Amino acid sequence: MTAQTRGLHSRVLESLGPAITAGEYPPGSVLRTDELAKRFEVSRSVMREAVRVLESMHLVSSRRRVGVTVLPTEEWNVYDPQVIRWRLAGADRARQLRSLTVLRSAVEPVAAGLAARHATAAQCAELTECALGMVAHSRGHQLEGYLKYDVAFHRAILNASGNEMFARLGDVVAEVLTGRTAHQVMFEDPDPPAVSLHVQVAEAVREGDAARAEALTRQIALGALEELDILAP
Amino acid sequence: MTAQTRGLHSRVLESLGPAITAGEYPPGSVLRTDELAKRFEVSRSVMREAVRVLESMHLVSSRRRVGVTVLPTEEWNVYDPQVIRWRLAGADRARQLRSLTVLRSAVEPVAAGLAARHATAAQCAELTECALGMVAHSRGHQLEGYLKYDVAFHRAILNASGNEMFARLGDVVAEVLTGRTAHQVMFEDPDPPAVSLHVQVAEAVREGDAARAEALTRQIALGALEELDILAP
DNA sequence: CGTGAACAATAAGTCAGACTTTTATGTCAC
DNA sequence: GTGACATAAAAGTCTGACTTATTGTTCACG
Repeated sequence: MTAQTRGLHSRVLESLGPAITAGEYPPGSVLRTDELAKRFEVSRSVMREAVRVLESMHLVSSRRRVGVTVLPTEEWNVYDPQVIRWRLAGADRARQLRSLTVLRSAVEPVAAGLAARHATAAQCAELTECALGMVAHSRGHQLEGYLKYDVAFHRAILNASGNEMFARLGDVVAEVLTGRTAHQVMFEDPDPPAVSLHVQVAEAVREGDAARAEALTRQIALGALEELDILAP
Repeated sequence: MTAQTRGLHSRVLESLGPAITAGEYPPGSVLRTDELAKRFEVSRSVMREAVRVLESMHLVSSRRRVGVTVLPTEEWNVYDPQVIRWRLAGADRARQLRSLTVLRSAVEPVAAGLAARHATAAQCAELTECALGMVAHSRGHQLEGYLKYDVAFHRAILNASGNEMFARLGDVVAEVLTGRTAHQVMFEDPDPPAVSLHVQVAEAVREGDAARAEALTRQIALGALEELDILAP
């Protein structure tokens, strides 16, 4: 969950990265490596390595005689897990959560359909276990336990899809679900129909019914979108 | 399209990155910075910066007293545009194209639905223009021109969706479409029905018919999946 | 014979300083 | 105003010395 803070260079990154993604340095701002090195009290070598990493994320662009220029948002590698973490920790957390939820709503149904085709017996078992865990924690304010199984369920679906790109969205989904529980209106127990949908998805996958798994997951996704009021014009 | 080769450090990266993603150094392989620096005939500082970037992509992990260890595929930042390019240039190009096509098939229909809700007049105009360009180049072996408009069309859809995560997949889609035309069985002119679907999507978006735009785009996506035989058990 | 604590070897990490190269900008002649 | 040219500023590169964490070995002791 938390970032690796190994190395002096990482500490600089964990300070400068969030500052940039938070918009503290508006696009077009120019920084100088020497000045940054002095500010963070590190050598130029360390600072240069940090800048190189930021450059590989397309957050900044380093050019001779100019300096380190902050790039506009459209250039950023918004799929970089570190960038996602930094943005979720920053000011436009809400915007980011909405954006990621839309992505989820697109990907997860298709992933569920693929899972129904490709899931192994072990993966089906895990899926069922997660769904049952959700049911068991769906009443009596056991939100923490519920969340754990919810995250595991969606991770399992993405992994069982057999698609590498989908599987790698597991962390993103986990982040969104956690953020939803923590920040959103999740004082109450989850809606029984929503829980039931998860159980049915597990069933559909186990039976190899791709169309049903996809449709049911689309229902779940719709619920997530509605929670954030993403649909009204 | 092509990578920025500015800087000695980038040249090293463009050589070592593809080698790793191609599996020349199997997961668990250990490299030493000094040795690499000697091999590429650069100073340690330059080599260190390159390694830092590879580390930020989670291709390798650098640890004291151990060296630079190549990480397993599951750890890689597979959404990093540079990693995608490297893998598309390597041996498992086919696998990668299939994987990305599945991602497309999940994302684009939803993006089209959102575009129907949010597209501006200018975006609708561009979309229509692209569709007409496709029609104009759909006969008489004008594959190059057709591809240009095809890429522009899908880019426009993703941009018009108003979702940042979708918009940033424009380059990926462009890569997949280009790869499809270059490598796949695209000697013949594109199927008239496929071309027609694009025109209808543009129409649906213009009319604000989200459901129809989504359904039509799902048809297009289905075609792309069928081309690569992704559906048979 | 196993266990653990001290130790040595190793490779990354850090720093400082000197030098090179690119390139934006200002200057001057025409 | 336009071009060529000089200037300076910042990143880029290299080198060497030093620090630190970590692994693996060795050796003493139970």
